[in-house]
Amino acid sequence: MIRVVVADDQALLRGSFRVLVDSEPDLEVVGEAATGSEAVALAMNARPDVVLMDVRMPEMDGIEATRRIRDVCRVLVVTMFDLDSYVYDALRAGASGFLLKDTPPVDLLAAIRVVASGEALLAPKVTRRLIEEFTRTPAVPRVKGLDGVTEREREVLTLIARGLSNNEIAAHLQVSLATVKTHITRLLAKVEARDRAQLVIAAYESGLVSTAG
Amino acid sequence: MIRVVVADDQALLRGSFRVLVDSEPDLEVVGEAATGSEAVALAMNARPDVVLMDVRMPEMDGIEATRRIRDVCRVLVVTMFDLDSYVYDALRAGASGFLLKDTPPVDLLAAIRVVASGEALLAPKVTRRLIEEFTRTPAVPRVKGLDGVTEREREVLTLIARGLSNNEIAAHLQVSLATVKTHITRLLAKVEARDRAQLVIAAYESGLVSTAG
DNA sequence: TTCAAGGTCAACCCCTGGGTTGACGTGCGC
DNA sequence: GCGCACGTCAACCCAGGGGTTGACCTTGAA
Repeated sequence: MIRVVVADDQALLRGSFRVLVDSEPDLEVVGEAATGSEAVALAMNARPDVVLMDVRMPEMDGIEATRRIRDVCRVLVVTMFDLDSYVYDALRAGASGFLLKDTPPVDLLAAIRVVASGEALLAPKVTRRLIEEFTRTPAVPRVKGLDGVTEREREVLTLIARGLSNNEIAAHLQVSLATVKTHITRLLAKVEARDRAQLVIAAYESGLVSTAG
Repeated sequence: MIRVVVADDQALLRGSFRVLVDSEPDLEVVGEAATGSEAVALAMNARPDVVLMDVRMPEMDGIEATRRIRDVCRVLVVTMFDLDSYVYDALRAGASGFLLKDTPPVDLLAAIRVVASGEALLAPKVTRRLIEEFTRTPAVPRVKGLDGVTEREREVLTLIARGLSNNEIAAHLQVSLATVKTHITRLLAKVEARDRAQLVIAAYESGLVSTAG
């Protein structure tokens, strides 16, 4: 038996969800909450498997409530608004699912079972945008460590990561431009970078330099 | 009527998909392909709405095939293996959906309709991992120094900070090299940087990107 | 409707950055 | 003594990055 809590500030909606859920033999509503804080308290006491969570609620919104109970049960966010920020915030807060209130009842019930089983499920519209968000940033070319990089090379790398040109580096280190270029060619090979931009990335990612904040 | 192409190297599986799909009044199979290249050719000629695409196929795999037809129709990848790399590669290649072959027939049919409508749908297991991947990178706290930089420019800057070359950025954003160069020229002025290395620095220092740790 | 801003694109030019090869000197360990 | 790692330097080549100008289109605000 999958134990469900319904958290929504509209009593009417809670009621219909309860009827819907209780009509299934393997599901049961073990509590209702009208605010975020009530939802948190209920999750702690009633120990449901899944909480159907609205986003907009008095006292504490569904996002914050999700964040507080993410470790004690699964959260399925069900909202009227598919705003990007709602979706992203909910997922980061630990929600296992995100559905819109126009979801057919049968799909909602299926979603509860999916979430209870430890998997995740999103409304198709939400899925599409999450994929867009995901593909927005390409696979990041992983950065190699700084093993094998000599002291001098590390020095040059630091200056590159400060934004200096080859000539400026040469002047700063009191060596010829040719020497700087040699160091850089070797750095590119050792760090497996393609150009100085990727060297800057390597410098940050390896911790050689870090954001000043 | 939603027009469907089935691409899979197993004739038996193509047959059962065809029977399943054709049993629906609003769906029809307009072609079958046994290889990736066949799938591409078929997509160009038959102009289906949705291609059911296997990943492992002779000649050309489903990922590459997806990449080549992403602009002419939707692709729903259906595979036996839910390997992370398959999922990520398929989504980056432009797939609108990713299902496993153990999906119940009724769900597969529903998925075809969802994908045909322009939305997206993933197997619950896949959804869960995509969310994990998404939340792995924390929300960027940023705001600093990047005033006056447009959304598109910010996007380009992010890609530069990932180490992409201008050509790669153009390919990723689906625009010409000239456009990318224009954005970069403006970025250099606005951010007061001299070259892309300094742009990478600006991206890190402004919090637009941050070290993965 | 007009204008500004943002996004897109092309053609041109110039120069730095990066690849390649080869060289010389130092200090170190074997 | 010898080899080796490291730092130094030069000459050459060229592809890509970056600057400049000017253009078109769409959107939204004035």
